[in-house]
Amino acid sequence: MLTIGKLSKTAGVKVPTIRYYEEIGLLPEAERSAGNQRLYGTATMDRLSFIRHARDLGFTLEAIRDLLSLSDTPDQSCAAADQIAKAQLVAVRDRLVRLRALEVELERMIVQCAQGTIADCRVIKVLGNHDLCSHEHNQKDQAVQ
Amino acid sequence: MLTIGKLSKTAGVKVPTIRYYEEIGLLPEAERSAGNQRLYGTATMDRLSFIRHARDLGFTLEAIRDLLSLSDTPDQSCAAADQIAKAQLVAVRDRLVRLRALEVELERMIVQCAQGTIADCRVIKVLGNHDLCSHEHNQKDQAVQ
DNA sequence: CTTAATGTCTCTAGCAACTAGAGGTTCAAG
DNA sequence: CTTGAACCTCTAGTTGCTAGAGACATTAAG
Ligand SMILES: [Zn+2]
Ligand SMILES: [Zn+2]
Ligand SMILES: [Zn+2]
Ligand SMILES: [Zn+2]
Repeated sequence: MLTIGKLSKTAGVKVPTIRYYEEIGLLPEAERSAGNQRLYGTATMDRLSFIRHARDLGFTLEAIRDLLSLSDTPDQSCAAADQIAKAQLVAVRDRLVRLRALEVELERMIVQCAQGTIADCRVIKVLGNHDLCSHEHNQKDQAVQ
Repeated sequence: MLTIGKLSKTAGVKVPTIRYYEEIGLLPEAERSAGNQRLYGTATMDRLSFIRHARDLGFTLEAIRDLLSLSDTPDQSCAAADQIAKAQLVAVRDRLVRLRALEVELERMIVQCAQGTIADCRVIKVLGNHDLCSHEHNQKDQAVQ
């Protein structure tokens, strides 16, 4: 049985984060030692690694919750799980498109600046006037990290 | 003079967001009508457009605050402003690299899944074991939207 | 066996950048 | 003059944690 500190090091998830996951029901309530400290077995270790990996891949905790509950029914079709991953891929691609547009505009405003005074600064000018941009990039963001 | 609603429509920024910007000092306290409603002139309109555009380009409110205060000293060098934009570009590129890695891994796990049961689902398997990934993507995220 | 250092406990509050809602006031049209 | 939209303030919620206070538990050294 691992203490929360060992689990934290092994799984690469900070101690308060582990407690937070328990609090929101993503991890089950831990067993306790005689002195009321949390103790973990390999099952929770695996679950936490799963969560950590999914977080690294940008899944929201809500999506992870769904994936975890799906993984409890091994005989069912995995269509729902795949669908969650596909939605995540769509979200990531969406974000990539927008970030590339930002990259282009930022590059443009930086290279066009002649490095003089604020009054002539291309960065300040462009920020003050979207018409000076070459593309659209006007959509506000949604989650996905 | 515009009411907050008109300003909102013109600048493409929601009404509560405008009040929020005032509250945190990003916009000056608005003039008020006899009935205590906010009134705006073109100066605030321009400032709000600047903010909106910078937000669309992913700048944080803190960076925007700095850019706005720089733009009040037109005779000074624009090096500091350019530096903020360059830092933003670096952050965006950083994010692009990480998102592309996520895209690759998500694609891989999706195409490799044979669409059977959860027990055999590649998505679930990969999430449970980072060794099945081809690349690294383990870094957690920083702000930048 | 005591003591010190570290680890753990609960609880509250804070971060960014808003968004939503309650309950009340003001304004503009008809 | 009435109705309905727009406005006001205030509080609380969102996501996914992170930081800190003050108290208890565990472990290693002396
Ligand atoms: Zn410049
Ligand atoms: Zn633009
Ligand atoms: Zn599958
Ligand atoms: Zn991986």
